[in-house]
Amino acid sequence: MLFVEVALKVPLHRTFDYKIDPNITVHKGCRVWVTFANRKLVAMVVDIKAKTDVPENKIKAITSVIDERPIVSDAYLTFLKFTARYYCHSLGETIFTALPASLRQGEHPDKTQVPNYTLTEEGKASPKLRAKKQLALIEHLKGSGVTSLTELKALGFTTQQIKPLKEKGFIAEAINHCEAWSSHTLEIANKPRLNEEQAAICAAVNQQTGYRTFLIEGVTGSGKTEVYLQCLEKILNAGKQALILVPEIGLTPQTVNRFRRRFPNTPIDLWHSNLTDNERLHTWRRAEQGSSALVIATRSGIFLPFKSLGMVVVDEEHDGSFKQQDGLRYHARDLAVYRCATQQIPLLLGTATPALETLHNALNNKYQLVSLTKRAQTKVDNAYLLIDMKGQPHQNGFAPTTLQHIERTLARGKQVMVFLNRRGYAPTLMCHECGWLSECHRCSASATYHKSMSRLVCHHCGEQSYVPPQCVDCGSTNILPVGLGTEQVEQFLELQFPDTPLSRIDRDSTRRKGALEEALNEINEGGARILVGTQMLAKGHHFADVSLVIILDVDSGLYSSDFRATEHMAQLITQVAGRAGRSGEPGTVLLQTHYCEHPLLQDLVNNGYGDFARYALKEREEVALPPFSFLALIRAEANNAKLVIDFLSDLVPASPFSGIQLLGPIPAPMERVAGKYRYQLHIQAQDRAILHSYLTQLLAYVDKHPLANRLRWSIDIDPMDTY
DNA sequence: AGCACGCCGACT
DNA sequence: GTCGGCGTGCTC
Repeated sequence: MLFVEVALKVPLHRTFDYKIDPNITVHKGCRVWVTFANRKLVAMVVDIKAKTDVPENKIKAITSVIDERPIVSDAYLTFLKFTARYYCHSLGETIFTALPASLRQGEHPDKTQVPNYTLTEEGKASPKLRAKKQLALIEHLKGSGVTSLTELKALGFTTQQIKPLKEKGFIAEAINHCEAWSSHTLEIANKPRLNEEQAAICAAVNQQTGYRTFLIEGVTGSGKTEVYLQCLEKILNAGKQALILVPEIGLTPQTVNRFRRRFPNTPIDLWHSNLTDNERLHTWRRAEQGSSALVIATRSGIFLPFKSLGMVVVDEEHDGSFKQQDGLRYHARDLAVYRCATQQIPLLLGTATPALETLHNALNNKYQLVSLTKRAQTKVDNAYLLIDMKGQPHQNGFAPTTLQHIERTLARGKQVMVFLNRRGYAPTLMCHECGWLSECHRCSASATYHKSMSRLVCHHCGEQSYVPPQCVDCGSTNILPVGLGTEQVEQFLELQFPDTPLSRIDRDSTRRKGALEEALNEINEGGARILVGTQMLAKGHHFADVSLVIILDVDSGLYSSDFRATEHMAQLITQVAGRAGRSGEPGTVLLQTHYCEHPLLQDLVNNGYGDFARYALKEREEVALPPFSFLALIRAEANNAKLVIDFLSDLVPASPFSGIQLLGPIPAPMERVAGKYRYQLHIQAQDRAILHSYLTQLLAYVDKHPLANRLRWSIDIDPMDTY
C-alpha cells in the first residue's frame, strides 16, 4: 500500500495522508483531488510514503490525480515549507496563496495562451491613421518591439484598438509560447558608461559567485537602475532568469521600458495585481518553463517558480508594500534573502533610504554595503529649511514664510509640491457651541469631512454619511471643520494663487482608472505649477520642474505610538526631497514643524538619511526594539470585546517563559474598526530561535482553544505597523 | 475554513 | 409540530 501526504487550503497546521493505488503514478509537487470532511478539494502532494500513522478506518483514497508531472520542484516546495514555518502559517494555505488562482482551482497548467504583437513592415512604415490610440499603439511597438497583450492592456490599450490594426496588416499576432529562452540572441542596446562608483559596485556584484546580499545605498538620481541593468547583463548572458521586485506603485510603463530598451529581444514579463487569472497562469508557467528571462513584479512575484533563477533585485527595499498585511503576512524582501541564500545567487537591495533592519544587517556585514553618492543631474545638494511653527500665525496650515517661498518659486517659473498625508477637506467637523465632533459609528475614529462630495467619510471602514445641517447634539448651525486635509489645501492655494494651475493627487482624485496617469502627464507637460498630494505624490514619479517641496505636517511622524514612525517620516522626507532639484539646479525642501530642535530631525536635515538612520539604530538598540530584538504580534477581533480580551488573556502563561517578553492584551491603536473590537498581544524575544520555538508551542495551544473559532485571530511575524 | 450535528426559541 | 439561530466538534 502506498500513501500520499497532502497539504490542503485549510487553516490547520498539519498535513493529511491519503491512500493511493500503487498502479497510479504520482509525484511530489503534483496536485490531486480529495474528499475532505464532505468537500471536494484540490490538494498538493508534499510526500509519498509506504506507511502512515493514520488508522485504517480513518484513511481515504484520493479521488484522482490532476498532474501527471509535478507543477513545482522539490526546491520550490522546500521554500514554501520554510515560508509556512517562518510565518507560522498553515502549509496548505501557504502553498495555495503562492499558486495562481487557476491552479488553486484545479485547472490544467497549460490551459491558457496569451498573444504577442509585433509591427509588420507596413506597420513600421508609419501608416496614416485617424485613430489616435491606434497610432499611439504603433508608436509604442516601434519603441519596444515584441509586446504581449497583457502589457498592452496595462498601457491602457484595448482589444478594440488592437483588432483593426491586425486586420489592416500593420501588426502581427503570435502565440506567446512557453519555450525556454536562450541567451544566444541576447542584445544589449543604449548602454551608457558607468561612473566610478557604479562601476565599482557592478564589479563587486559580478565577481560574486554564490549567495551574497548587496545593499545599494544610493541617493535619488544616482543611477541605481543602471547598476541593476549592468549586473543583470551577466545573469542574462549566462542564460539565467532574474526577478525584479518593485513597490506596488512602481510598476509603471517607464520602468518596464527602461529594461526593454536595454535588452531589446529578451523576453520580459510583468506580474502584478491587475492581471487576469489567465494572464497570471501564463506568466507563472513561463517563469516555470524558463521562457521569461526577466520578470518585473510586485510583492507576490517572490512566489514565482523560476526554472533557473540567477538573481533577485528588490528596488526601493524599504517600501512598506513588500509586506503582506493579511492572510500569509510575508515580507517579499525577507523571503528573497532566504530564496537567494538557498539557491546560491546574489540579491540586490536598492534604496536611498534603507529600512533600519536592512541597514543593521549591512553594518554587521551580513549584507555588503555599497554606496552611490553622486547625483547624475545636479552636483549641488538640496537645501532643507525648517519652519518653526511654534506660536506662528498660520492660514489653513501654511506659515507666512511658507507662502512667501511658494510665491517666489512660482515667480521663477518653477513647480511647487505640497505634501500632506491626509486626504479630504478636514479630519473632523466640530460644533462650535457644544463641542460635538463628527465620529464614525462603527470605528474609534473621526469621520472625515469631504467638502467636494458634501459627505462625511470614515477612512477606516469606508462608511459615508450626509453632513448634518445642524449639530446632532445641540441643534446649533455653527459647525466648523477642524484640522487640515489635501482638499482644503487645494482650495486655499487656489484662492491664494488664482492664476496658477494646480493639480491634486490623492486616492480621491485618482480613483477613476487612468486618472493618475492623466494627471501625471498633465503635470509633466507643464500644465500644473502647484502639486498637492498625499504619499502617492512622493513615490517614484519624476517631475522635471519641481524646485520647492513642502511637507506641511512633519510632527505627526515625530511623536507617534508606532516605534517605526520616525523612520518612515525620515524616509518620506528624503524620498520627497528627491523629487526636488532634478532640473539641474538645487531645490528647497521646506519642513513645517513645532519641534525644530528634535535631534533626529536635526540629524536628518543636517547630515542626511544615512546619518539619521545610524543614529536611529542606536536609539533602537538602547530600548531593545527591532532590529535589536524580534517581534511577533497576535491580533484578535470580534464584535464582543470581552471575548477578545478573554481569549488573548488566556494565551498569557501564568509563569514567564525564559527569553520571552509578553505585553498585553492591549487595545489596538484603532480599538474599533467596522464595529469589531481589536486587541493584540506583543511577543518579543532577543533570539529568533527562542521566539519561534515559543510561538510553535503557543500555536498548538491556540489551535485547540475553545474560543479560537468564535473570533478572528492571526499571527504576524516581524509586524510592520505595530497596531 | 467549511460543514454537519444538535439543542433551544418563534412561526405556519 | 418544524424552521433556523449559532455553539461545538471534526476533518486523513
